[in-house]
Amino acid sequence: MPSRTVSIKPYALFFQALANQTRMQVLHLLSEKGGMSVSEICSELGLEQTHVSHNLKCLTFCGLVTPSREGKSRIYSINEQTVLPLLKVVDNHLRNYASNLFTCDVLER
Amino acid sequence: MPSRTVSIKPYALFFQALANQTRMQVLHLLSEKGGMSVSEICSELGLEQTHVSHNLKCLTFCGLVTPSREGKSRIYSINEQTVLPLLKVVDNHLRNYASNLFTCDVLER
DNA sequence: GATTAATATGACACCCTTGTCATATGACAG
DNA sequence: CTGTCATATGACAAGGGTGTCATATTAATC
Repeated sequence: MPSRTVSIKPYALFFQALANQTRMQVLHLLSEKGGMSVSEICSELGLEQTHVSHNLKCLTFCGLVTPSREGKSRIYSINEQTVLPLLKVVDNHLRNYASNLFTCDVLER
Repeated sequence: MPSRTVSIKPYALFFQALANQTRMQVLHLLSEKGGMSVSEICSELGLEQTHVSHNLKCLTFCGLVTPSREGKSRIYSINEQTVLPLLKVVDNHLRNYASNLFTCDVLER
């Protein structure tokens, strides 16, 4: 029987927010270029506005980005305190322990 | 048009491996109790062997755990260098920026 | 307040991941 | 080398996430 059940679901939900190419693209972009409006993100990544907005909502919900009004636009910025160290750990991991992930489309199981 | 396309897919794949309750349970368990066999993990978490094996394969593929033979069993251990700092960052994030994830079943979007 | 620009929301179909069932492989004992 | 324990693999149905289409909201300008 489960001994000491830490609440696991929030962890899985958090990582689910990151388990998507579009959202990862947005995070990488914002971590490089700083705050950007939705339309700027769209043109930079070549994606539809609706698509980007949906994913920004998801990232916002998880506290990974924060919007701020600026006229008609909304400027989205990453949560640097989380995203930067996170990407650093993953960068290192991909290089050292998971280089196979660079040459596959789907996870094995 | 996309300016400087870092390879994004491996990041999303990596996080996909973590975006699952079963796999997160396993990682948490192993990070607390150290190396364990498949059957030990099963009885500790109350899960079926097949289910656990599938998810261990996925974690192994991503370099998050490593198996080693011990008689008929296989002992799985976490990659401490990645998993521990990762969980630390996420712990902190959930507490400070995403407490809403503790009281929801699905990501908003 | 009507118009337009910028973004958000809702709904839906497709696809992929998930857990389960059935079965295969591997290792040790006798 | 046969039987049994431990784990892995393959296949498949069900459920959930994804992108897209249509539409709503919000803010600024005239």
